[in-house]
Amino acid sequence: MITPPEVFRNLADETRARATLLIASQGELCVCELVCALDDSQPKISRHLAQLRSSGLLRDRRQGQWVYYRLNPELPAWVQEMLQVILQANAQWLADNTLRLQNMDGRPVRDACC
Amino acid sequence: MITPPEVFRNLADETRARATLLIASQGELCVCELVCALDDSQPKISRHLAQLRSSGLLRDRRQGQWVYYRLNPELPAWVQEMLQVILQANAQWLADNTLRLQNMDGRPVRDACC
DNA sequence: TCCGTATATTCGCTTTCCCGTATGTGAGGT
DNA sequence: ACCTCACATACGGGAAAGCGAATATACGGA
Repeated sequence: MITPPEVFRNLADETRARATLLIASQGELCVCELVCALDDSQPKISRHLAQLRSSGLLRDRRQGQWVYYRLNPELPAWVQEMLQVILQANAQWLADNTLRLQNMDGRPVRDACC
Repeated sequence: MITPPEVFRNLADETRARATLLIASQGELCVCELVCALDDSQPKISRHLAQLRSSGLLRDRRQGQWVYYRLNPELPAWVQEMLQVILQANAQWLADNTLRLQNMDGRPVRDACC
């Protein structure tokens, strides 16, 4: 059972907060999409994603050369509700990232998961 | 306008998370009540409360020798909603603190605010 | 004014976090 | 087999966070 401060520690970093909310809003994103949307270095993004994964907030799946991250579907309901509340009220705060994501060219085509 | 990571940083510490949620559930608590409920040292509690106040999450009012802390009523709605969501799902996690608060003797009597 | 209670703040220290750089790994494609 | 692209990890170093102990401040009552 994940505790509130544990969840907050994960979202306390700007990169992790933006990545998590972007993923929550898009369903699934691969690392290179996040690198583009967050306009940051690949190792930095990758390190933060690893942390989010190892603490149970995110899950990943590999598809060819890409690794896609999504919210862990087994997260407690309150975490998912919380993310929705935050997402709805902070679309503006995420606008730059969303825009860069939409304008990214060469976005990988994803197959269905299973 | 407070940003999501800024809110999370404040709640990322266990003491601050418990204090904030207890205050959210009780409306208003003074420092000595929090010291008792959280079973921790006074300087430690006081330091964390100062941080929560200076980042805009809490407000304080002095009444006699006591200082009461409450949620800042000017917090964005999403923060208040978020706290309610967390509170409802984590009553068990806060149970010890709530119990200690209820069993505390010599709790100061509070007057109406204004 | 002196004292006790409640709260705040400072100081020095330890730990944790975050970063950039460099390097490792793994999947395709030729 | 080799190369490239996508991603992950290891290794320092520097900044920030948290803590206990000691001290300061503020209020109320005798």
